[in-house]
Amino acid sequence: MSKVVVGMSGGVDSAVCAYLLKEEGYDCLGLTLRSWESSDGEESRCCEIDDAKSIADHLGFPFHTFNCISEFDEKVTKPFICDYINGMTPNPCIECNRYVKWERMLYFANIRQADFVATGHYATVVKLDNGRYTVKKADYAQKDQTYMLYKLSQEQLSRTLMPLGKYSKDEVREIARKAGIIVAEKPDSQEICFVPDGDYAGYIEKNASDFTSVEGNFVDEEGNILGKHRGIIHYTIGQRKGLGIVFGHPMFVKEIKPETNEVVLSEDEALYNDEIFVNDLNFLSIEDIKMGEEIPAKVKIRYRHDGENAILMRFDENTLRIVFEKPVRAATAGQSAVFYDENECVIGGGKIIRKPF
RNA sequence: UGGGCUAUCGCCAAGCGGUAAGGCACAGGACUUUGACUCCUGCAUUCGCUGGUUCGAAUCCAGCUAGUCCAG
Repeated sequence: MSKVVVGMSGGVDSAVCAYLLKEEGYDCLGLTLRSWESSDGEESRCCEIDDAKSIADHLGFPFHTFNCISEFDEKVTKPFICDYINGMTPNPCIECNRYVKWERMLYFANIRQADFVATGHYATVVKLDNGRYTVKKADYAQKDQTYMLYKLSQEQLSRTLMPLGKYSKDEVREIARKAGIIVAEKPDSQEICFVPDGDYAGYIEKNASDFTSVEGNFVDEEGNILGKHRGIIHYTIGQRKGLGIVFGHPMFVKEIKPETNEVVLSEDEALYNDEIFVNDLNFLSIEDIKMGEEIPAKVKIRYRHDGENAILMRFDENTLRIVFEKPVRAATAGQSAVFYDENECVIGGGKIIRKPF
């Protein structure tokens, strides 16, 4: 009987994940990572852990917690703050998955001599004919979470089970109800986990050592000053709300310039681009893209994006150039671009950079 | 201190005697394992002030106040 460490968040998805594996005959071991502490006495986290423990008890397998606050801080929180200060908009969940969740779950799995780790992500792990592992989009597209998983390593994927890829959220809740799982009706999580109130800018200001948000100028595309902004960490590309500046028509953030502390505003039409550059690459279904190769793919430039047809090309040793069939709106530095093949499997991904020059 | 013009929500702006459009901004919500975008809802019992005409005025009249242009 295979032994599996199930990552449990205290929510329905991971609970059903555990339930399904248990039903399949796996020897389950529940694990909740304690990755951050909230400033107000971590009450919410305790509730999550209590829920996770109750679920494990209910399903009848051992439950453990694992403290990885320092790793989380090092790999997720600090880079998150750093990115914002540098005018980028990070995807903390992606970093967390590879460097904290999977890293720590597998570490724990090794200690407990478990074969696999499992999570309640809506995605399916696939082993390809070329021997490589990748993730395939969930059947229920609206919930697909492959975007957040492209950074995982081959080693990590080879030992990962994701049983929820073929279920819809409704089905998962239904399974949970039938299985008597207490959190069946628990609302989906949202926001950045370590910023429960959603005020990420406030979080940065509180937690960034030797950094103070400085006011600067809103400028137009020609550099003319339009008004004052509250500090670049408050903005992201494509943003409309919260500018507090009036033109009679909607205005959006086109560019963030950390070097001059300026935020460039433009109309919506100016936000489209048919070419982006990405680095910090990770490949799943293929080993690499070599200079001169042109790989067709559907590319998502943010979590909630349908994806756009594009051609992937090597630009230099660390960078890929991506040319879209149709321009994409508000490609944002720091966000990940994830590439999918015609079978909806992840080819790989990387982080969008401002400019390669 | 002569003449003209204008004063409507935070900003812009319809309205032209019949009982306050719209846009932007803002707020709340939906959506969402990132930030955005998007969508929905809300947002002037009141039209610079004071009187007058009228069944009825933001809309007409008078005075005042403020801004603006021209002339000085």
